[in-house]
Amino acid sequence: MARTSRTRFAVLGSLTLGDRSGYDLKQEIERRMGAFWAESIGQIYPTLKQLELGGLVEEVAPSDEAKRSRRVYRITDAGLAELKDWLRAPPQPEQVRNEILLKLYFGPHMGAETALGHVARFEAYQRALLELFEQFKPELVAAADSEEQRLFWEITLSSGLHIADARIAWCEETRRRLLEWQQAQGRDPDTAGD
Amino acid sequence: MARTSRTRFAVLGSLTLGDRSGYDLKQEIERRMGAFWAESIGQIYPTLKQLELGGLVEEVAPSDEAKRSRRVYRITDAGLAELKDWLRAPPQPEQVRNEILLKLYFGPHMGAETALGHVARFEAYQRALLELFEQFKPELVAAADSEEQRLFWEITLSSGLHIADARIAWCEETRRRLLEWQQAQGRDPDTAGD
DNA sequence: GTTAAATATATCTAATAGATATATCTTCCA
DNA sequence: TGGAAGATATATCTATTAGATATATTTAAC
Repeated sequence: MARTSRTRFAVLGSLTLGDRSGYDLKQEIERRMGAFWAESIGQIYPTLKQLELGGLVEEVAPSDEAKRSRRVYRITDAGLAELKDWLRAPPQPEQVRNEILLKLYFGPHMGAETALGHVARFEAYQRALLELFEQFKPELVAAADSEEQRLFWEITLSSGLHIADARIAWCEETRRRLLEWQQAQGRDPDTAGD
Repeated sequence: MARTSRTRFAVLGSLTLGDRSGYDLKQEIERRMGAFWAESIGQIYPTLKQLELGGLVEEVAPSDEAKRSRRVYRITDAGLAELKDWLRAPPQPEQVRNEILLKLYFGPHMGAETALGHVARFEAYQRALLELFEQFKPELVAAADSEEQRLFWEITLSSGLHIADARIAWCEETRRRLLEWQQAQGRDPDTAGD
């Protein structure tokens, strides 16, 4: 995929919020950043190893025998420097692969009925997301340990709200269009029923 | 990545619009579907081969010596059936990896200045997209060979417009927030200049 | 008739998604 | 006390994908 891994930076960044194990990172990325970042769990452990080799993270208390099955990592000064370099670089435009739109683009091969089903499911999912974001907001605000942290977290949360709103509006518009089309089909004996 | 390739269906679907070579497919997906679907060029040729092996596509006039360096494919009945099965199945929710939001989530490590730069570039890009979509609309409408085709293509185009609008609104809101924060910092001697 | 640019096919590597394997720890019930 | 169930935790594997690159062929330009 990408020439340089972004998993590295998702991991380094999360480690600036506190020491974490691989499992902690997985949970935190899913829970706190899930609205805009999906991380492959299978990438986290190899990435931690690789970062440790490069001296960007280090294991906390590696000789402690008591909790042998839990390896906790801490970001190093070198790791923080690398993260900051990456944060300064302009973000790359994302590769989009929106499956519902791909299917709708080939809509004449599935018909309005199936399309309406897809759109309805998509809309329900977006509404559930919206609700989740609203519930999540106070938790995020409470977890922030500075005003600046809170500002940036609210900014990312707001993006999720804007996008979900826009998608719901598109769903409503699309449902209306498809229903109109269906009705027009029903009224038109030339094209109905094929 | 995904357990089952979606490149197969982007290719099969495009071939329902007419016979195409690998290069044609690349051009068409980039130009017509680029707003919601990115296809890896390196995947198209192996996918065509694999589809041909499975009998889902076939080469058009494979023995023609005149245009030996251009292999044109046509979808078969089996290919169309497989496409239709896939179109009926509910779309999977997309994996999001939004790099600008990942960076902003770690915003305290870059500061408001850098963040404003990232947001400004993102906004300019979204505005350019919006313009592109508007220019593209009449071309898409003209290319549709049926009212149904036009309906579905307008639906996918409309999604791009909604999302770009929402992102621009988020950019404006975010710029306002970051500027306010910067000004508050400037007025506050305790936290300014760190 | 040679160069340059566009067209076209193909291959390669590193990154990633998603599934799965396996071990450990905690809880709760018999 | 034991052991089953479920949560926690680490790790590995494969098919898919992004993006770069190699290399012909065709067309246009000079």
